[in-house]
Amino acid sequence: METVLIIEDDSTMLRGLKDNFAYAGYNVLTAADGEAGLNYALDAKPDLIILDIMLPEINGYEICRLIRKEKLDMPIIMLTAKGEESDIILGLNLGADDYMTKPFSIKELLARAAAFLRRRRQDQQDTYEFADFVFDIGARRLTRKKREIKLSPKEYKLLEFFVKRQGKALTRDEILNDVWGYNSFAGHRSVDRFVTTLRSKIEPDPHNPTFIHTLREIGYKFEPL
Amino acid sequence: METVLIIEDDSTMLRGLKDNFAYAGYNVLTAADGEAGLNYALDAKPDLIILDIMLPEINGYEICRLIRKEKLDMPIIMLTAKGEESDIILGLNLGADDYMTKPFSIKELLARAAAFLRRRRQDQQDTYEFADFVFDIGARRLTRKKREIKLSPKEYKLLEFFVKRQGKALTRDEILNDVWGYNSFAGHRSVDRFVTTLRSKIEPDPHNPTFIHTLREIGYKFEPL
DNA sequence: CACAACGGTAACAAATCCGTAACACACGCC
DNA sequence: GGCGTGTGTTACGGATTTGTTACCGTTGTG
Repeated sequence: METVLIIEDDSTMLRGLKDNFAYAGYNVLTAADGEAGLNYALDAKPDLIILDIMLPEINGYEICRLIRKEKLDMPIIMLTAKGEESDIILGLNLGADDYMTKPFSIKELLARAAAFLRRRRQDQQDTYEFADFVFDIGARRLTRKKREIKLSPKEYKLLEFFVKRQGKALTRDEILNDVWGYNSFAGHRSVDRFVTTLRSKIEPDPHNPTFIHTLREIGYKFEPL
Repeated sequence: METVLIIEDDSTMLRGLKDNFAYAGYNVLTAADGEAGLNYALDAKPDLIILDIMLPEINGYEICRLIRKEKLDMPIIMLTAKGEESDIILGLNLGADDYMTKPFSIKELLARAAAFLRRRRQDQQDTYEFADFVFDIGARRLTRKKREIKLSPKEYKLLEFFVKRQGKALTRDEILNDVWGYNSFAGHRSVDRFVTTLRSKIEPDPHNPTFIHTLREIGYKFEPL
């Protein structure tokens, strides 16, 4: 189920949004101030964020900027009472994807949200194939020539991160952030250790890696073919 | 350059949109009716489509539906004179990504368009090409005629610095600052040594450098071509 | 031409980095 | 509790990388 995070300080509005999104079949997280909202965003990695601009503590623009700074790319729809053109453009330039002015139609908001999530679903495949492997993310299954290869939860998340970013250079920090979580205390060498075990399970010759390549001083890079 | 297709039958409006998008640096295609618009969309595969709803022949909803039916997934922003909630929702459900009601701010439209294209651009990494080399920063890879050339971390950073400042005279101090870091203790001659090894890897004839030129008493200069 | 300054480069020692085995701990299960 | 599994840290060893030095050719200058 897709998760929507709603960050809004007006409790009446928040309740209304929450009920509507829940009724539409989403898993809903809510936050009443910027601090909490930002933490939820970084921690739970929702699929979509509804973000009010006028918030206590940190304002919506700042939250948007910080989320993008962390390289999180879920769609963000901003809400505001102001209808100023300059505000809208500022929001969009900071990395928001859409902008609605209060009062707005809740149905339209739901439709826009659905449009973003539909697009997102298109992009994310759930099975990847490389060499004679089939990696089914939805079913949490890795097979090689029909034979299943068992992976521990962390190995699974690591491989998932690798295949989703195949061909890209990944730093240990990026890996730690995505696979271990931004608030984990794990050290850099833990990445190496899990790469070793992953290699031992999928590489024909772990000493001459075919898929997971080491990038000295940087991290790793996954390449199929 | 990114291509935008504008489908709009009102010639004044079309002209205005075309000029603004062209001025913003896009390659612009225009169509005055649905038939032509659909053909352009299927043929030229633009990166973004601005689509008016009220069109002769085929209306905008139909075009949107047909485009999605062909599995083309570029973002579509719909324009309409009607502000009916039900129209907006219909449009979004048919596969449009955004919807603006006339009269709208052209600046806001540009900002929304930019937001969609920015998302798309995130995925494609920056690469530099010179002679028969391809230097892919995202994948951290240098290739010459499809064959990979291995670079040590420092060689990589040095080449990255050169490529990003191509055509500019670079002093050893600038190079040391950027590649080694401001708090490094490395001496000036270290730069020379790494230039030598870089040359040995990328210059056809290291004694007569094509790319990395020595500037006596100054430093070096990288020039492609 | 002699000389000095400069850059190219081979050689080497030191530093760094990574693969991996070993260990410690936490947790769930019987 | 005892056992097996999963996870994070540490330490060792080997491989690679890096900074320096020395030597030498080149260039510019008087």
